[in-house]
Amino acid sequence: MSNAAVNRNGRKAGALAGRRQARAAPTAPAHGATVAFIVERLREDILAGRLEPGSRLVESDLTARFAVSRGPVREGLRRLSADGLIEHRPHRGAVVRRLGEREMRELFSIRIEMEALAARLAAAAEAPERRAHFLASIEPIYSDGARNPCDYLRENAAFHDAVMALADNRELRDLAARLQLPLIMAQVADVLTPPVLAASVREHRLVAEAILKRDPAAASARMRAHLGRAAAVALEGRAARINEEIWNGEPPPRASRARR
Amino acid sequence: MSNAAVNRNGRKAGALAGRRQARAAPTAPAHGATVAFIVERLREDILAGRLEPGSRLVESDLTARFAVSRGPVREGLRRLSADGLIEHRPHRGAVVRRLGEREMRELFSIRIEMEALAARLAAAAEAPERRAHFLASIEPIYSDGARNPCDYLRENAAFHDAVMALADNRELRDLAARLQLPLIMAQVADVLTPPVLAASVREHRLVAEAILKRDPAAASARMRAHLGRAAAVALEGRAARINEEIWNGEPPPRASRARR
DNA sequence: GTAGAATAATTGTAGGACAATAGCAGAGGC
DNA sequence: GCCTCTGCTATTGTCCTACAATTATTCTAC
Repeated sequence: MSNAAVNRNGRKAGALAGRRQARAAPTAPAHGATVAFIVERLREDILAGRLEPGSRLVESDLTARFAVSRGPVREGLRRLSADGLIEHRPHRGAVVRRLGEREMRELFSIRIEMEALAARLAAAAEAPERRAHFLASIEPIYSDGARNPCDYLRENAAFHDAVMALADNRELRDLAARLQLPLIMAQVADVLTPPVLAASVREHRLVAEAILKRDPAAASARMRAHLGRAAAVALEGRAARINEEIWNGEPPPRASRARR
Repeated sequence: MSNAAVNRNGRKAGALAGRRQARAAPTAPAHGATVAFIVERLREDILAGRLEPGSRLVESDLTARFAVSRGPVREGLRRLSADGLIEHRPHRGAVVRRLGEREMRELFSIRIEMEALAARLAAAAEAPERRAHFLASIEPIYSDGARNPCDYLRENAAFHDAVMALADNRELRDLAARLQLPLIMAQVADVLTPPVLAASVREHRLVAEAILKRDPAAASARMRAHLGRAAAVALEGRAARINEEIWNGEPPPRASRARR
């Protein structure tokens, strides 16, 4: 017990916490924010691809990595599971969720409805200050420069979030945040070729135009078209990648990963 | 520690567990199902109105009631919170969620889109065995007898679930299950007058007819109309009840409940 | 009567223990 | 050689206790 690391307030922490904490937890969470801290870190890791689909999330590893006890870790995993980022199997632990084709299709068809609703509500919104804020938030989509995929993903998230904000339906916004479009995007980031990005940006502008013109029907329809095309690209890209994996003779890495 | 109750496998349980367990937990959960057990019980209590909106859910009370430790209780509360049945405030505990008018409107507008999508997908579904199962599941809506509100709520849930099942979109089904229509229904159960019930049953039949005729557009539109009317009734009923409460001079019971 | 301090109630987290289970590896039978 | 069955191991599920942190309440001094 002599090499135990001190976490924040003089409390002892897990075994090999000392060194890893320095890298993994540069700013220790305040009391009451431990779970949120863990969730945020893991979410970033998953969406950034640092944790690949199928990666196992073992509680004892996480207690060591974050220098926290199992309670917050378990709660964090539950929350990620509720958000659909990981899957939980009894006595087997959690693994980063892998989206199959069916799930992608399903999630996209739901997302289309939600975003179309949001676009309709946004176009019908009156509040001038929210409209002004919307206009300011979407400004980047009018930039003419070339975008790299990472820029685009940020711009895309900001655009859709701005629509949600203007729609002013909190429940819808919460729900949409749980629909894992980010996860989908992260898993098919390699289909974001320049022509695809350019088309997407054009579609964003069309949606924005309809919203700004207060045309709910057009806003809804254009959002639908935008996401429908995005879904097609994503599914196609996914299929292509799977083919490639097959060509490489490498079976898709299921739960088969080296133990620690 | 001598009066500690034995829970299931010879493990000791919380202090005053013995007597209360007999009432609250007649069938002890199997290992690995404790959290699910707690969640189910609390969900029933909330939806049946035994736990009114605003009721506090204190961890120590629940550990006593269910004769389990705080771990599962906390995880259960987190799950109910993720499902939107309760609200969590830091260091203040969980309370049964009270749906305001805004939240009801928002939830209904989302629900309308989801159910309309489900109806469309259901109408377009081909699989004969699923269609057969659908037909069997919705059989109760063709009963001509009068319904009491409780019967109706069950029938209604079964109908909408049957549509979801036929639509065969797992993600949509999961998401819809978290949309708290049950909670809404429970909180406005007193608007379910015989004429309202009759109208609702008629609308169910219209939706079913369109689905069985493989008419996605009609199914979607009728589901929209059905839920739109349901939303109006629910919101109206809610307003009426609030008026009544004001007349009784009793301010809506917020978090002000007697401590134990 | 109000500001501020003590107190109580409750949650947040730590940490250690053990039971239960799923998956795996090796022993034994065919 | 292949199959089955049994034990082992890794991991999660749950319990317990203790204490820190925070919020709400009550009490006291002015």
